[in-house]
Amino acid sequence: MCFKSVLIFEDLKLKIADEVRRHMPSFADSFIELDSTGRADFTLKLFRFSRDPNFKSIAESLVSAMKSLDFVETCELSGNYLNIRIKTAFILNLIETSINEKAQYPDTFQDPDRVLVEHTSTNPTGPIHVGRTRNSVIGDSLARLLRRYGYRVSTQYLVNDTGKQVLGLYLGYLESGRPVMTIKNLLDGYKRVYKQIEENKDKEKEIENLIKKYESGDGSIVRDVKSICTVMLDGIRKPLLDLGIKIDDYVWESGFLKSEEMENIIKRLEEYLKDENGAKYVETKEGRKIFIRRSDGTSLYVLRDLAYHLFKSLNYDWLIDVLGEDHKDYVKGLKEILEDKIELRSSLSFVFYSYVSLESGKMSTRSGNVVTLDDLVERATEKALEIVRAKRLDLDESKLKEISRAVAISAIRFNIVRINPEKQLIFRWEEALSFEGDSAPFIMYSYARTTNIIANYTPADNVRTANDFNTYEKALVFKMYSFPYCLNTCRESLRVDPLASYLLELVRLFNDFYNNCRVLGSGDDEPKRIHIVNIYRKIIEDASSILGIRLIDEM
RNA sequence: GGGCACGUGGCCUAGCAUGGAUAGGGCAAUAGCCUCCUAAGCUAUAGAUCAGGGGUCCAAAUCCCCUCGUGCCCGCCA
Repeated sequence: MCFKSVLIFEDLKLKIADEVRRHMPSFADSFIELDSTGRADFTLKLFRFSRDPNFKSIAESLVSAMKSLDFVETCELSGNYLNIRIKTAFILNLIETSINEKAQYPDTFQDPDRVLVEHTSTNPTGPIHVGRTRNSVIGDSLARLLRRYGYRVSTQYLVNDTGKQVLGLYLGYLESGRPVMTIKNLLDGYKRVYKQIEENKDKEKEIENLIKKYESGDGSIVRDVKSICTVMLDGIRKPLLDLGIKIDDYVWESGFLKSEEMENIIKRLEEYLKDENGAKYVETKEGRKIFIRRSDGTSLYVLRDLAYHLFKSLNYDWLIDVLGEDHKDYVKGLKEILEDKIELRSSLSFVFYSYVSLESGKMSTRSGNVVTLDDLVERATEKALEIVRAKRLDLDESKLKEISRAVAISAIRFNIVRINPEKQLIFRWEEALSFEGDSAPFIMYSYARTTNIIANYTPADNVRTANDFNTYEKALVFKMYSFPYCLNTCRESLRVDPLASYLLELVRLFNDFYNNCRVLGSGDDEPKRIHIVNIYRKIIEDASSILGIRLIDEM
C-alpha cells in the first residue's frame, strides 16, 4: 500500500525491454542493465538465448529492431552481449524538458500516503556521539529521499524519559544535592551512580523504587525528570541542527505510561497474554517469551514501544524506524506482535546500521570513551578553516567561515552516509578530517567550478549550436540521465549510500569533461556545453540536497 | 551454546538483491601537471589468492554448505 509513489521520467530501459520481447518473448527486464564497462549505455545479456539454434538470426533482427528506435544511436552484438548507445541529444532533451516544465528531473507523482521516519531517539543521558550520529544522518537522508520521491514525510524522535537509565540520571542528580541542571553536572552524577552499581548491585533497587514512584505519577519526580531530559535533549538537538538535521516531532515516552494506546494494546493482546508470577508476557512463534509488564505492574519498554507504534499508526501509513543492529532480534518480536497480533494498519519497515567504535574500543558515554558530535563539528570546522584560509588569501574572514562551515558539515555527513550501513565502522580522526578524494568537498568543488563558468559566460554572436557530442560529453549526459535509476535503487532498498556512490561517479565524469572540454570560448561548442553545465548543476543540487551536502558557489 | 550481520591491494571502500565481458574508487607511495573556465583538481606508475575450503553452474566477489576472524543479540534493561 505504500509504494504508489513513482518517478516520472522516460524509462528507456523499459522501452528497450518491451521492444526486445517482440523478438524474444521470455526476455526479462533484469537482462538489461546500465553498462559499467564503458562499452555501451545499456547492455543486454543474451546468454539465456544463445543456445537457440536460430540465435544468430534472431540477434540480427534484434539489432536492426533496436536501431530503428528513435533514441538508439548504435547497437551491436558483442559475444552474448548486445551493446546499445543512446542518442545524447535525445536524452539531453528529455532531462531539459523535465527541468524546464517541472523544475526537476525526474519529476514525481505526489503520493497521498504519509510516511513517518523515526530516527535518532537516543537516550537523553548525555551528549550525542559520533556512533549515534550514524542513525541521525541515515534517518534524515532517508526522510529527504522519500520526500524527494513524492511521499509526505515527517520525522520523529522518541524521547526515552522512563526506565532505568533516566531514573539513574535522576538519582545521580539527587545524590549530587540537586545542583544546577547543566549537562556536565547531570552527567557527573549519572556516572557516579553507575560506578556505585558496579560495586554494589543493591543500588539498582533504589532506581527501581524511583521507577515505581515515577510511574505512579509522583509530581516532583515527574517535573524534575522532565527538566533533566529537556536539558540533555537540548544538548543533543544543537549539534544535529548544525548538521542540518531537524526532527519534526519529539514524542515523550512517559506519555504512554497510562495512555489509551497502552490500554488498547493490552486489550488487543488479551487472548495472547500469559502470566508468570504476576508478570505478563506474549509468546512468539519461535517460543520466545516477550515480557511486557513486570510483576509489580510497571511497564516494560516493549509495551511502551508497542503503544508508541500504535500511536504512530493513527496518523501515518508507513512507519520506518532507524535502529542499531542490536535491535534486530528485538524488532523480530515487536514486528510479529504488531503485524500478527495487533494487526496494525500501517506498513512497517526497519532500517539497521552497525555500530561505530573507536580504536580504543567500544564507545560509551558512561566510561568516557567517546567522541561527541559537538567535538567532531568543532574540529572539522577548524580544520576546514585552516585549509581554506591557506588557499584563499583574497577572501574576508566571514566568507572563510561560511565556506569552512559548509565544508565541515557536508564532509561529516557524507563520510557517514556513503558507507553501507551494515558495515561496522571504526572512527578515526584523520579520516573524518580528510577533505580530499571520495568526500563531500570533492563534490562541492566541482559545483564551485560550474558557478565560475556560468558567471563568466556571455553568449557569443555568430555561433552555430553544435549538436554532436564527444565521449566526455556523452558519458556525462548519460550519467545524468540515469539519476532516476539510482533513486529507485535507494527507495527500494531504503538505503542512501548508493546515491553517494552515484554522486561521486557523476562528479568524476564532470571532472573528465571539465579537464578535456573547454567550455568558455569554445566557439560552436560553447552553447551546448553551457547547457550541459547548467543541467549538471541541477542534478548535483538535487542529489546533494538529499544527502545534506551544502553546495556553495566558491571554495 | 543458539541466532543475525560483516570479511574485497598496506589502510578505507563500491560491486553481491536480479551470477556473465579486463573487480570500480579513495587514502598512503613514486613520477609529473597551475602564462590555459578554482590544483580541495588532473595524469601516469606500482599494488588484489575478492578471509580459507568445498559445492552448484557453460560461467561465482556475487548463490549453497563448512571453517576461521570481527561486531551484535539471546533480561520481569532500554
